[in-house]
Amino acid sequence: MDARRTSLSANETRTRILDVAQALFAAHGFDATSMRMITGDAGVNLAAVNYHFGSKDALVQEVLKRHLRPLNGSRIQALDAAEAAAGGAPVKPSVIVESFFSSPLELAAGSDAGREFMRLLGRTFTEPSPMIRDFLVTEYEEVIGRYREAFCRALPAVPVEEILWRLHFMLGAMSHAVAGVDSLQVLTGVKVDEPDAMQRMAPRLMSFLLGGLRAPLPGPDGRIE
Amino acid sequence: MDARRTSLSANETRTRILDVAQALFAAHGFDATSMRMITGDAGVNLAAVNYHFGSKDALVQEVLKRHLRPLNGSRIQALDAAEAAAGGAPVKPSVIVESFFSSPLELAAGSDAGREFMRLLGRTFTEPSPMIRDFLVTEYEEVIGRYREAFCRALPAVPVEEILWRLHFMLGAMSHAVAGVDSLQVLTGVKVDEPDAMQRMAPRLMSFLLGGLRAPLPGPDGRIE
DNA sequence: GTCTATAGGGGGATAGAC
DNA sequence: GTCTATCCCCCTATAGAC
Repeated sequence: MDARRTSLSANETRTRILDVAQALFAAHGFDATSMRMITGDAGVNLAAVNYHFGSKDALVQEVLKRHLRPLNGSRIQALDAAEAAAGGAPVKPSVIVESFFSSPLELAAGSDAGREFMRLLGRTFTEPSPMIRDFLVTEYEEVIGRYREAFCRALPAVPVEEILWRLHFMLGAMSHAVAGVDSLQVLTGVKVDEPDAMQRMAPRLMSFLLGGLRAPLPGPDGRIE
Repeated sequence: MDARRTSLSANETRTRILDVAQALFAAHGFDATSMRMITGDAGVNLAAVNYHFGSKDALVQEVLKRHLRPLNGSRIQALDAAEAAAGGAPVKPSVIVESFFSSPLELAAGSDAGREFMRLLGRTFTEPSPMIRDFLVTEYEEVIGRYREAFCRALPAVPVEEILWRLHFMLGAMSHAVAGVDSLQVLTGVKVDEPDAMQRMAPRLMSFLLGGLRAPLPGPDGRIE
């Protein structure tokens, strides 16, 4: 850091704000992170966030978009590739699951910033703020639609409601696992903050998800076995 | 509500604050819920929270404790009963899972307030606040220890780390399913807010969890099959 | 373009009247 | 015991100087 520096390029300032904001949002949550904390840590002026992004809400959306857009894009590419390889036949459920969950797990395993982002994203699903909810609905609309359709084609005998429930459970297990909830970490002793924790987790999670997806459906009386 | 009423008994005020706070925390989150919102909705004075609970943080803990203590108590009772029925032999994994997850699912299915509390609790796991994290660690210490031990006895061939990961995944799937994350609800069309949604979900979730628990372990190369 | 200074609106907590 | 009035803090956003 050059102490004689008096200004940054517009792009440098933007990126620096996004990086710092992501770290602080991940560590403290959206509400508990103030613009003063962000601009202070980033070494930029308090007014810079409003100048570059318009508002704190817009900054939140920009932080999420930056990695979520490419993430959901590669999910769709993976499904495209799997469907092309299947040549018109339905794609196997295990391949669909792998296509959906590989990208986020690779992102989380690839770098500190990637892991940080996935922790943030996992927590974002449980934010009650309408602004966040609307944002996620828009961002996930296409990818969820594509995968729902793929599952329905792969499992024509299973009612669509059952498929949606299982997709919901799988998303929950992944979100929580990646968010690496500190409480559970302390309780169970599973270290989710070590650099290679995600590499060790990914195959275990994938196995768990497939096991859940393949579990026998409960009978009409709610009994499982 | 009697408009002529000028005061409430201390106990009535306390309970009313707890009920209203739980509803607002569930709807808006802890940070976004102000003491003014709570005391306003409860029809009590602004100073009442500090008088009865000491601080907003203490109120948060009290709201959580009120139902979490009985919840974890009945989890331990269920495990005690299962171990007594097994007469010294290890309890079957499916019975352990059922013992752990029946109580929260029944609470969520039993009443509007129970569902509201479980939604709140599900979100609480992802709160980054140290105060919340410390609170949860303390409250879950005993019950997690008991269940970890039971799983280890039931599955002596499985490394303890694998068991802890699966427990972590199961807790995540349940938390998210019960929190009924609005975003996922909108995306998947699964209605989690209908009165009987929890009754319909419970057997499906239990089946999913057992399927995940029983999934084959990934090999040393990370391959599943 | 960048930053300083400040407006304007909550927030949690509490002293002191009743 | 209960409530009113208020303290003092920090927040976001912006007008206007540089």
